[in-house]
Amino acid sequence: MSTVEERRRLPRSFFARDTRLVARDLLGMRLVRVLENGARLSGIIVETEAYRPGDAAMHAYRKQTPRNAPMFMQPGVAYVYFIYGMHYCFNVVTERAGVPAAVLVRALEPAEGLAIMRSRRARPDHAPADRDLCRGPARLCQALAIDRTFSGYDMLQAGSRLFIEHGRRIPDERVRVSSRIGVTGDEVARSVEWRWLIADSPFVSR
DNA sequence: CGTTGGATTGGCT
DNA sequence: GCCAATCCAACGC
Repeated sequence: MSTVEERRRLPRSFFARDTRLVARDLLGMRLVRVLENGARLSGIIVETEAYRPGDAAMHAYRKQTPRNAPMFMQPGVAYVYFIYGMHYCFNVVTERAGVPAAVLVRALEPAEGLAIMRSRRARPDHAPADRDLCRGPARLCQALAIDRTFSGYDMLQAGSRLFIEHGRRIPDERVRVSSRIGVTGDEVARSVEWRWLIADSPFVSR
């Protein structure tokens, strides 16, 4: 990877902060996946959710396990989990090593490699619309070829094939918050407003 | 070792 | 709006 490309990456210090601030500030940044053949797939982050220590909805709420171990690693590591027997969801680890916390990336505005994303997301008899390519946490993983092999992957390592680049900061007037999608059970976990999205983006989920 | 249900999605009523 | 798909981690015995 070129020096210029490495300079565009968000530094580890960006992720080594309060998870809610990281989730807010990731709006407008660019998630990039470089395929083995060198093709670049990317999208602008338009929707995120924070998962934090003491949060009953978080996978590491009870204790550390083999699956959630990446959440305890250093900030800037990817945490990818498999769910409902068929989907992957991508998170970036935040805070500091030993503290389980991460931001779930829920939707992207597709930016580079749209043709490849379309073919990856295509189903028999159905070509997905561009706005549906990365609208949802499992959809964006399918579009960007992100699977469990990236769980525990350090996105800041040299030659990384999955990382986040600087983008445009989204002003507060365009940012909306809400409770998190799909969280059940614990009342506090359900009601807390730790979802951030770009209010006027047609690429957010739900 | 058996059971349960999930940070979702797509198809059907 | 409802529900099946389809795996496997987590938990209880």
